[in-house]
Amino acid sequence: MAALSDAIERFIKDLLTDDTRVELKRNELAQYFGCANSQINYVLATRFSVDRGYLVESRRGGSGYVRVIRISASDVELLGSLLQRIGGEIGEENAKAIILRLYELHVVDVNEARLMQAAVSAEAISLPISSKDMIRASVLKSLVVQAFKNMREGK
Amino acid sequence: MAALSDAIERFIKDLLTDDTRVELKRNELAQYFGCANSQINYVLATRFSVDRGYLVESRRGGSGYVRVIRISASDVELLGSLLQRIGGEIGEENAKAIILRLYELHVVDVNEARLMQAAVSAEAISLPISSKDMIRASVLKSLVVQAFKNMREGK
DNA sequence: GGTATAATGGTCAAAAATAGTCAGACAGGA
DNA sequence: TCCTGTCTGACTATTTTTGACCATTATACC
Repeated sequence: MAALSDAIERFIKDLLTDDTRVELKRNELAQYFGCANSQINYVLATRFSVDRGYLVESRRGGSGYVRVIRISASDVELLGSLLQRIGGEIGEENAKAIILRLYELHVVDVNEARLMQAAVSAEAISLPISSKDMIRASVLKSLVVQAFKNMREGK
Repeated sequence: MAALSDAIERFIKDLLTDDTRVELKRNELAQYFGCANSQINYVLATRFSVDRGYLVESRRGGSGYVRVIRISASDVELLGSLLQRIGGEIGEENAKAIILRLYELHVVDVNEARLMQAAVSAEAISLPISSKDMIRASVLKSLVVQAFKNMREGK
């Protein structure tokens, strides 16, 4: 029983498998899924952000539209833009979005992505502890647990 | 005398006899047993801990869930010993040794091991910086660079 | 050309749907 | 009695969904 948002995300991504862009009618889509129009905006905001590798353009008024564009870039550009996006500090959500992007671009596979998420999770990086080794221990514990979860899952 | 917790434990374990994982709704389960929701968390914490051979994942919000995963006895042993060895803090060399062990045991493949090493490297976990997000950014940068190295390398 | 109107899409805050945490009450055994 | 394991309730955190209201644009009509 995936959430509505998940279904809408899936729907849009399916439309993006061949093409690198789709054009939608917000209201039609909302009608199709039987939800509030703003639900579409929610999905676009949470699942098709720049960090996740998408651009969204739209226009209101008569024959308006919402256009979703999958961003493609060369490896060098991608790496540069990701590092820049990370910057000097980054929150957990944005970090996850970036990892997800690496996954969708096939830079990492699903297990690698999970490991990465484990490494940057709030759980792994719990502060008030002030020694480098303590942080590392925390990170590594998360990684070990995640590695086991991966193994159970199979690729 | 058969405490409520025991009944809930039994119930979940029965669901796990065939499969190695179950998905639950915390509230439904609490309703079914006519208890406080937090009772479920108590059971999960006390009877389905890592050292008892279980992993628990969950998600909040609409169509949230609690997932319980059973792992094999030998894996429990291994996981337990590794976590114990990591302890409250650990140096880089020892951390690497543990990752190497995971690799030799085929828990992770070579790329995954490299990611893990990147995550716990001295470079990734540079202190004097005192915010959680700054540490995370540092870790993630290392991970991203390593992921790209992996890709160039091929498996 | 200027306006009114219809057709779109956007924003934001509140509600709903979940799950987690923690301190303390309780109960039975050492 | 005191300790330990159970259990609860109040409060918190997260994610999704909805609704009321706002903004923009095309077009029909004068």
